[in-house]
Amino acid sequence: MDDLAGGLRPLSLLERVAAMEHPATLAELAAGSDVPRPTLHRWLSALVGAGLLQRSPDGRRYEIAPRASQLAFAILSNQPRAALRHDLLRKVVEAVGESCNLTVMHGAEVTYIDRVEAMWPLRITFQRGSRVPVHCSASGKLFLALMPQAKRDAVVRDLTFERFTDSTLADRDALLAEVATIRKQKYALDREEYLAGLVCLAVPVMQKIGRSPTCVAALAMQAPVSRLSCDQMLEKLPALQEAARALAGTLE
Amino acid sequence: MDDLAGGLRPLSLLERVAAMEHPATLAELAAGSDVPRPTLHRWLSALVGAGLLQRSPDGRRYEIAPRASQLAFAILSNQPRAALRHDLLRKVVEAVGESCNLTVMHGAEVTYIDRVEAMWPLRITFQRGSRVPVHCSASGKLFLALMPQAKRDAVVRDLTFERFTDSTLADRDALLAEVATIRKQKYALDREEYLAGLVCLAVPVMQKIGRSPTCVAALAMQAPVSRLSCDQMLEKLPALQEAARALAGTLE
DNA sequence: ACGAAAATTCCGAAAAACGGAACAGGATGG
DNA sequence: CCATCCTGTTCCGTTTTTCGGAATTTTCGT
Repeated sequence: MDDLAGGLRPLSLLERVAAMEHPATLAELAAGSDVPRPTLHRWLSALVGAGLLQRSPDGRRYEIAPRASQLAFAILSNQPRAALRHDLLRKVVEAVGESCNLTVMHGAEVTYIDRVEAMWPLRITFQRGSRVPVHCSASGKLFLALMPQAKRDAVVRDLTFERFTDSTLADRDALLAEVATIRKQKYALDREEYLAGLVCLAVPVMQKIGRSPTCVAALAMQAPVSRLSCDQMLEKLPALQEAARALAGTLE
Repeated sequence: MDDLAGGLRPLSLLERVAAMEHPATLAELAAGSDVPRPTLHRWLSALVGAGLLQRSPDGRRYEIAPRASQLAFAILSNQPRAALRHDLLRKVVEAVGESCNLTVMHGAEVTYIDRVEAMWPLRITFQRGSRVPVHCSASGKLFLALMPQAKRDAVVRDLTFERFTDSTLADRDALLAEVATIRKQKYALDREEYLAGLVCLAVPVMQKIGRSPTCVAALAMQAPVSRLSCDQMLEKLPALQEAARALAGTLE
């Protein structure tokens, strides 16, 4: 696990903080490893100085800083590996016959990492940065369903529930009820909740972070409801789930 | 850009490789910086050894390796609390129509931990991490007002009361008098006390520490006095206070 | 096969990381 | 309210890396 050598050893701390559910205190980090406290303190200070971590407002904890998010996006959009993912995405688009996209959650929104259009010959439209609110997208609801409850509460508490269509979930209760169902089903639907006429089916891409499996990304298929009803879409579920497993494999 | 210090300096290479369209050769990386080749080679080897980079199939170039992708997903799926705070800040800026910032007190100064600019052509650009003396900012006076008396005395005793404008509070008595008022009002104003032409309204972000509620951060709105008088600013008080309540949730 | 450019290895000097011990400061419990 | 404990921070002599110019090997273009 901590096979980082030399000057990069502080990076193991970044990994551990990223794997934690709550921002960590120095003491918590000290408890989980045999690194002496002064060394830990020095490493954390270095990471803070580098802008990768920052102290939480109360000054006692360490949390992921913007520069780390930037780095993460840069890594994800980098070639060879992004190309691998893009190929897998293309294959699943071919298999299901509809456009697909890959998303991650960022703040209270869902960000597109990659997307392949069904009707077009392959074109690498990196809509990196396209963002959709979490309450009206299949991916977003899926992330909410699969994240630890504490985080979900923190996100849901501050949502504004902007309406986009007649079907957009209108309030906290409706969202939480659907999220409960989604958690059991392991997939999420968007029934024209963001764009009228557009339906969407999302499945999770799981990865072990720390010791527990986490939904790190979502693979979603979207189609005009005129071409595919929600029931018809569900027929594609196995294909999507297999593709999601393959995508998870590219992270090994 | 390359403000990474000490043992983390090799990380700048990871950032640069991630930012490149194509996998990089050592020579390309050498051309873009003044790091000697042997050092570059050593750093790259360290990153490869850590599993963050790998050599491309032709053995000549360096590209992102699986562990870096894992790290990236871990960072993004650990939704930074900072992102939630930033979202909330964006919303309150939208609501009040002026720039807002979030500050904490650090020593005898106030530090900006986040900031969102309003969409006005005329605006003052502060940046994250900027620090302002406690006696001439709305946030600072607010912190002083809401902290335990013993601590306030300790801080005030050592203040130097540097003057920035004609309105800057000039001495201990003036400051303590205003602080007494602020403690009752639960909000603080800065009437051009730091920058001429700039007024500011701050409200507390409260959080229970131990058993007593503490002002752990301040949410402040600032505007050119030419656009908003102090009275007009006070109309935004309820919006700010509600946002402050929401922000308290993101501070755990 | 030859020359040029890139990549890699060497190694002594220089710099930094290391971590035990001591210290500070706030929370906790009596 | 004060004593106590626990967390976080600083100190500093020792140890361990890192640094990078020069030399050496490998690769590539012609």
